[in-house]
Amino acid sequence: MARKAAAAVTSADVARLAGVSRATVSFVLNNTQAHRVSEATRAKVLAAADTLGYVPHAAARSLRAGRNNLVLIPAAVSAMGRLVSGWTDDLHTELERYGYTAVLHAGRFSDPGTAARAWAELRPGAVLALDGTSLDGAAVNVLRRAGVRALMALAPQPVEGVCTVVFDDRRVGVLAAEHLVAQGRRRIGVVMPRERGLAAFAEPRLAGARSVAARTTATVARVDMEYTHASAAELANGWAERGLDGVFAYNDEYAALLLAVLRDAGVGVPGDVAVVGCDDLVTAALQRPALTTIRLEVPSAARVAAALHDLIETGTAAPLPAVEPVLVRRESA
Amino acid sequence: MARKAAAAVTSADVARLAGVSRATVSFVLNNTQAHRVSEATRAKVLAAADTLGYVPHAAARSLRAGRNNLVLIPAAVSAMGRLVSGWTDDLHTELERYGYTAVLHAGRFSDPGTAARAWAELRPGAVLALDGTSLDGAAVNVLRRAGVRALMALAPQPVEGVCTVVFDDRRVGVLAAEHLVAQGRRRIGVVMPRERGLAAFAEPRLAGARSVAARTTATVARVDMEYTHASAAELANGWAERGLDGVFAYNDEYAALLLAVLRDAGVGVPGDVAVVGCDDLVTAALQRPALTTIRLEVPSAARVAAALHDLIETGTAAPLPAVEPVLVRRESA
DNA sequence: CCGGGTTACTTACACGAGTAACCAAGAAGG
DNA sequence: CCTTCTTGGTTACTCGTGTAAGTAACCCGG
Repeated sequence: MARKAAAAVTSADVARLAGVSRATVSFVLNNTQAHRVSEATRAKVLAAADTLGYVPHAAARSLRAGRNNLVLIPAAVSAMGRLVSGWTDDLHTELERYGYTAVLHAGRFSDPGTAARAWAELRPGAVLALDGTSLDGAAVNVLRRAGVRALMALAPQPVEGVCTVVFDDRRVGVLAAEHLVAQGRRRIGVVMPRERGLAAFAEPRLAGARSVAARTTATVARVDMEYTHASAAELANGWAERGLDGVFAYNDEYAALLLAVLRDAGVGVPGDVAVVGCDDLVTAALQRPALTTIRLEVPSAARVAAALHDLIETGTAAPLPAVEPVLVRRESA
Repeated sequence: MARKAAAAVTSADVARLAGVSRATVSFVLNNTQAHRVSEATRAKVLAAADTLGYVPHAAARSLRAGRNNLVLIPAAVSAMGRLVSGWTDDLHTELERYGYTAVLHAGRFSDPGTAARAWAELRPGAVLALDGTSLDGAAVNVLRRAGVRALMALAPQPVEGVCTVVFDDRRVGVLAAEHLVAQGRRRIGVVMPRERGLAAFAEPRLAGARSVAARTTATVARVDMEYTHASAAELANGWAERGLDGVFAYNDEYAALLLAVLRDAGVGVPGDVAVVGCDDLVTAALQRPALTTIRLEVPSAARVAAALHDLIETGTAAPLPAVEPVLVRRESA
């Protein structure tokens, strides 16, 4: 049908219809306190804006103002567990309360520099990275130079110029491995998802587990796996050869998959092999055997939103508590 | 640390450093074919842009051009199942191939009109709604008037002025109910998630199931449930009173939760009650009993991206195939 | 020495909105 | 009557970018 793109309605159109100047329209629609407008013309303007269906042009506005109310969250949706995705939605509403518009961008760029430049083009007020890697020094430079006021990240350690919520994936690996070792396990496997985008979380966890092995008599083996039935089944069928007696399964979803195929392959859990997951999803407690897992205590969305607001407005914010991993012991390990 | 926000670098800065006019900078950086620039100055400009770390200002650019390369996808992240979230990520990369920047916006607005206006402010080139309700007639009007060129939606039936991928949630309910009835079940429960944002999908499914009941001897009861262990367990404990012999569980995740609590409560599946899920997740086949579910064949992300591109450029696009629900029969029903 | 063509670059304006500075008219005060 | 203040509006400039139109320099044929 492609009706000819009727030129979008601007504040000039509203002004013409209301019979006033464009400035007056702006004063009315923004409730500018510094200028008095008679009740009569105010009504005329509002009526005109309404009948024309006027919507301000965010680009024009932010060009003039030199800032906008965008908060950019670079993150692949499919890489978020249930935990994080719920948290992200909450953050959206919290930020809206402050007048910000949060947007997610899931773009996968080959080059991290390209990614940073793409984000910088939007000139968001803030960038909040949910993985530890995408906000590296170079990216920080690009974003700062583009005038982004607030940078925040979940990262294993503070980055210069970035307000970090410390989240040490390494600690997660340490915690899992320590528990397995404490249960008397010595040959520990760490499941590494093949799905792209997850390596950033998985690698440090593996490293953490390795560090535990280094100071005990245990060994750690890397176990690659895809989140498909076929890949998991193949893994389970060759299980005996690996000779593992403990596994840290990246997260509860991979753990659930693993439990299912191990059961089908006749491998006993926790008898033959102990399994630890991560995230403490609703379903973790309902697995049989009930899944031992690691819960992550993330600072509330409201708190993070407040910190972002402070960061944008004043340039500093009260430090946020770290993400604390806590082992939840059940039956599987 | 709050280093004083060093004014962002503009193309004028680049021009000054390179000793040329701003226009020349623009010609070089955009590879404008219509204008010839000597190799020497081209190099100077590129060098200057590089040392300054220049990044164009998307707002200014789109203001001038009258259009931008944004594709807005309004959708709550937590409401997406694994199926859709993977698809969304793919769509991001496909759209990037055409030069578009896709962004997700998860804002929950009380008023749908407010939502449409918030999207319109960004003046995206396209809006792709993943639920059937958010792009209603009013929203279409607002967006069209704001100059949004392409509107696309997954919706139960074509909406005037919107390129729809027909996805009839009602059909899903019909399919599930028909299967249960064919298995001899007569008292069917439909699990309705209490989580906000899911009603848009759940209600039509319930309606579909009801329509099947209306033309058979079966009855359909609404079963509200939250995605928590507590809520599910409460449901399972009072199961006998409900007297249901078949359940359609909204999706595979709710189904998995339900299977677990029913098992704990000693209710036999499929003996006492047959259970049907939806989405055909990886874990569905691994439940015990293996979950009978409904798979949704969604048009490929590449295809949708191409259609969006056509829609933005030419105003029309070849119609996309509908999302086809297919029953995958396993053990649970 | 002049008109015509190229090449390489610049000047000037437009996009849509916000806002400082200005201005006309009427009221109040002397 | 002349100043000063208030009220209610307007004009003019700005943000950073793209691009149409203009121009200066040079070469060439006649």
